Amino acid sequence: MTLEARIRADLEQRIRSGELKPGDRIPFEHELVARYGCARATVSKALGGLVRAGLIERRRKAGSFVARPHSEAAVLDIPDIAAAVEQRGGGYRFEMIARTVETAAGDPVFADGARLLRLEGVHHALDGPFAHEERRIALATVPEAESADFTATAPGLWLIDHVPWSEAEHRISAVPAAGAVASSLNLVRGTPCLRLDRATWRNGEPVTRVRQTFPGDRYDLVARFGPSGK
Amino acid sequence: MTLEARIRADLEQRIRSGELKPGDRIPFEHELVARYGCARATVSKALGGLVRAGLIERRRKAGSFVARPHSEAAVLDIPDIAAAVEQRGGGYRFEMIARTVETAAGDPVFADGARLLRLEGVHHALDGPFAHEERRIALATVPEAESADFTATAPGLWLIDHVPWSEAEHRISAVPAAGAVASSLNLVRGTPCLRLDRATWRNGEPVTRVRQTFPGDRYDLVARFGPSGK
DNA sequence: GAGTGGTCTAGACCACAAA
DNA sequence: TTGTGGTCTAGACCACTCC
Repeated sequence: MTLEARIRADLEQRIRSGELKPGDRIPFEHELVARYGCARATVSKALGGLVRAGLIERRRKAGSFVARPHSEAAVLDIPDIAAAVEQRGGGYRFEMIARTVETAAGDPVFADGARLLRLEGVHHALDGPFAHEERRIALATVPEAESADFTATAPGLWLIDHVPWSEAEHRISAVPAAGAVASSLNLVRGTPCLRLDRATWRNGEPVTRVRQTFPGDRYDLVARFGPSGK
Repeated sequence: MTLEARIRADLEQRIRSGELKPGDRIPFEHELVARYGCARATVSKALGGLVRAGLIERRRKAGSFVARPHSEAAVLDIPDIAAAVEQRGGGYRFEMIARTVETAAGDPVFADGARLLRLEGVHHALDGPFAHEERRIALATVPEAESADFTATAPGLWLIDHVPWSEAEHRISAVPAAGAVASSLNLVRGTPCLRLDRATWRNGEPVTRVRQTFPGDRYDLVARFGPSGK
């Protein structure tokens, strides 16, 4: 492992672990130079990598700071549902349908026996229900979730603030509306829906798993990029 | 504009324009040092940026080469359909249904009056039809397409080889199977399908627009990434 | 073996923004 | 005004890999 990689990995670990929180200042270049006994260019390259990774922001004369994650950081502009609703005319509201604590068993993401907070709810726009969401949160990883008020802040936004810098996997499929999902979205059974399954981890530890279902005629996922991912 | 950015932009332009094709060697570092009259570190940083952008690959002792674009470079693992079929057991085949030349009118991507090659076909796996595809190619941008044999190489793969390094926009939605699409995929009308609309440009000039429709129960889109887009 | 890229050093000057 | 990051220089040594 190169020195640059080591500096970068050290800082990255401190950020992902939560020791350094969004907004915190990280050491100045000259402090890291002293700490690692290396040239400034090496430190600079390491920090440049963290900037490209979106983990930190740098300001002249001020220093370098842990960045605040935003949905664009996820490359694919995956639904910040509230923002999407605002674009469509506002009136966003999250309605909680169910909230229980359960124990994982045969879950594709969580280990058997893990305590999970299960949330079910509907995202509303002014003109009606917009998406159905079923979510599970690992209470071992995010214990604060057990007492959080998800009517004020939708679970997704709450998690972004409390578990920044997670890693995610998405799966998109098309399914017919059925059962509770169909009725909570006021859909005829069989109506095509976009289903988005997303699992997120922090440091390899599962954080949350969510299944969001959108009526096919009310939501598109859009991604635009060049070869560089820009 | 910094010197590093200028070196990088110069090379990027030569690659995107097609002057340098995939596999071509770009000048050695020491040649660029002489060409721009700068330090090797500056050249190295510029080339490092092109590597990160996925435009070039570098090998010790051999030099730096224009990279071959692959679907992973598109960040979202968007269907290299043939590869997806191979994963499912092989037997890939592309069946052409229609091939005509038309003139653009009211197209969301192509300017009115542009000559377009319109292709319609079905991607087959061993166990049946897999995806329906309707595509238009701008003949002004890719004149070779008019005489290409798309039964040997599916249009998507053919384009990757002939128009590298384009920029793309994707839109994913869920729609009911209907009309010719439903029948060519052997689906009951109304079956939920994933629809992928993709438009690509080269240097801001539209290249192709394609609409791919997948039976919802036979195909998922998967994307995995951390904050860095890795 | 020879030549490439990968990494690092120890300086330098500058633009910029915060104090 | 001051100190930060942004950029650049002119070296150096090394590892790898192609010939």
